[in-house]
Amino acid sequence: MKRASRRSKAVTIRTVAKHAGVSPMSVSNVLNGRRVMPETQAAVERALAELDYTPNSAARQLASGGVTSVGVLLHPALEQDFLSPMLVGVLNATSKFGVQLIVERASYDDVTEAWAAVRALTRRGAGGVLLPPGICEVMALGAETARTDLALVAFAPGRDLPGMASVRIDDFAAARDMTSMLLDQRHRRIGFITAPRSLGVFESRRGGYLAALHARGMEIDHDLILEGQMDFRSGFAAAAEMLNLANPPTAIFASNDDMAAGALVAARSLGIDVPNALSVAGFDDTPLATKLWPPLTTVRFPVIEMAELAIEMLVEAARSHVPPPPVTRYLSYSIVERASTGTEPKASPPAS
Amino acid sequence: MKRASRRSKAVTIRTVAKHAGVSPMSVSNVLNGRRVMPETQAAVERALAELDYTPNSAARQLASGGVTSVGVLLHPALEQDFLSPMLVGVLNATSKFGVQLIVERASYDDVTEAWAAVRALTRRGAGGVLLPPGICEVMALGAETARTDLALVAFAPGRDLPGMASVRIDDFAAARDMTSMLLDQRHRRIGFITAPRSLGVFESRRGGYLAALHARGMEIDHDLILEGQMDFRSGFAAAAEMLNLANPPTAIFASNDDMAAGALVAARSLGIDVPNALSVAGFDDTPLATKLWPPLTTVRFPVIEMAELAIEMLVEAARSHVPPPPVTRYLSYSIVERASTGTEPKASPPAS
DNA sequence: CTGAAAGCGCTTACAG
DNA sequence: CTGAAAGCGCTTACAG
Repeated sequence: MKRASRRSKAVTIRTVAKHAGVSPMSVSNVLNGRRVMPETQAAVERALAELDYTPNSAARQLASGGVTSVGVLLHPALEQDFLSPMLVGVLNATSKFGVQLIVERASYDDVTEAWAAVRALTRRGAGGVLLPPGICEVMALGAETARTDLALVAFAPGRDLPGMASVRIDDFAAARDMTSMLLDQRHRRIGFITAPRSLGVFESRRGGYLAALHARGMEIDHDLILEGQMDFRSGFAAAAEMLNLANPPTAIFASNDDMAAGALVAARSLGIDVPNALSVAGFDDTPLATKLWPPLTTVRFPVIEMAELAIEMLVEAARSHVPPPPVTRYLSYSIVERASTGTEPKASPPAS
Repeated sequence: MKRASRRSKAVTIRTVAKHAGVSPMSVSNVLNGRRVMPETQAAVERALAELDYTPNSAARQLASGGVTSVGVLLHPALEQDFLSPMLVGVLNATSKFGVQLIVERASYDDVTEAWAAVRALTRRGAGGVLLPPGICEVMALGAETARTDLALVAFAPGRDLPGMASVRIDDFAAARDMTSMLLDQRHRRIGFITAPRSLGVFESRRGGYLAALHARGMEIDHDLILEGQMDFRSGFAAAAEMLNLANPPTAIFASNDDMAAGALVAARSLGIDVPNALSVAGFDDTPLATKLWPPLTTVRFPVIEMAELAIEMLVEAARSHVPPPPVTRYLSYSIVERASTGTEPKASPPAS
């Protein structure tokens, strides 16, 4: 009974074939984009549409022996702002390729744990694994990476990862462009809050800031470069320190949005109006950027597209049984101008 | 060659059966938890472990004719804070049940578009669809809901949805408990920032606040109840208005974290110290709550567990071909106390 | 270019 | 409780 009912509603490749007056093979050929005669093509396509046929992906995978799943490593704390768009991109791609997504949690500090999670993923059938930022940088260092014949792709590492396929933006160029934009707005004293030295983005983002200043022949004032911890609090502290300088900055560019938000609130606490007396810019375009007032000028990653590309690389590698070539694929970032930045104030800031 | 290599590494149910000296059927029975003789069980389990066998889920699904996918509707703007943990919970469950997750984007305002997305999902093979907050409330109103025999589960609607299966927390009780906690901390003037009237949570959260005050026989001061728009800005504005009152509140409870964050910053702008001169509490435990300083006391949803449960309901309904019973499953919330709240200030606030 | 055959790895009835 | 048989819906070689 149950079986009968199930069967009654199944539109299979066979149903379509009969409807179109061809063999199931021809339907399969059309479905998979192989060359068929025009009239066959037309008949099949009509039947497909009329019957509202959907291929059974389970059958497809079983028959083709193809990759059935890819894995993603997740941080247990789930703190990362880009996680939702990353997962959305991942799901877009897994939906598209008809592969199952399996997830495993692993702490980012513990490489051993991360490798155990990767192995668990492969044991569960993952043909490849996506490595989020943080963990990918640590894992790229390990000797195991070279040995493995597993398909691994690093997502948004903070720097180039020799020997590992990765998808990222050019952090250096983005930071350089943001700094140039502030210079174009006539700011001449631009504070910079770096990432902690341990992160891959420390060097690339700070380097971009320095490069923009160098390009204009400007001197570096080391009082205007402070190290942050990527959180609101350290951004607040660094900004407060800079703003209390005898010769304070008219703009502050932070290595991420959380620190920029801290700078914004620090300015407000000191009675400094943003953007009229101080411009503030961040990096990452996290949800926080538009939650504050004024909303933050920041650097946007094409997170969804990056994740889609990464999964595509993974699926392709897994299907061909050859690990992805260890190259970095750069996707383009954009500078998002919002109300937190503007022309350098006419009235010079207090003090000095 | 390729085929051979693929085959060489496949550990199938047949391999296991030979290794254990039983038939494939017995292996299948053990795998599916059916009764077998103890010695058969033991032999199979040993073989399973020694061979590190993983079932091929594609084959499994094909053979059992089971549900192969469930769908999730996503808002194109992806703004929602709970999206990552929701997706993580969804993925935990889909991984566990071996079903494919497919996603479709649909605007939350447009019911027609939402229904089209649901149909697209089912056409692509989804046996059921998870409806996120916002859209589920709107869709529950439509006549189509009653007509459909599709498995639908509402995730975290702001209020009870008659006729639709849903998973949520008791917003009313949570708001009541938070308010009671503030009362226990000796606050006697507690401001409340509501959600906009159009949202399901407007009534439930405000109701909880009022109930807590009533329970202590306290009078309601309508100057302390202001409507917000769920964003930072409206929280800022509402808090600023209350704090400029002749008799300002010593605590402000906002219907979500974004508005609580706005209240926090408003207080700081006015030179009011949090928590020493003002306590601030939010709702939702979004990432923002711990990014600010002081971090926000708030109400936490078990988002991951809720999503897992919702997918479980969906899979079960789809597999049994009977829509999920239209009941609300409540999961327990918790009040997370952080540094933004504390005992009522000894020194009375300024003014009055 | 097309189709009949075999098989992907598992499960569902059905005999024993 | 156990196993031989058939089949899930598709694709891969292989003849025509």
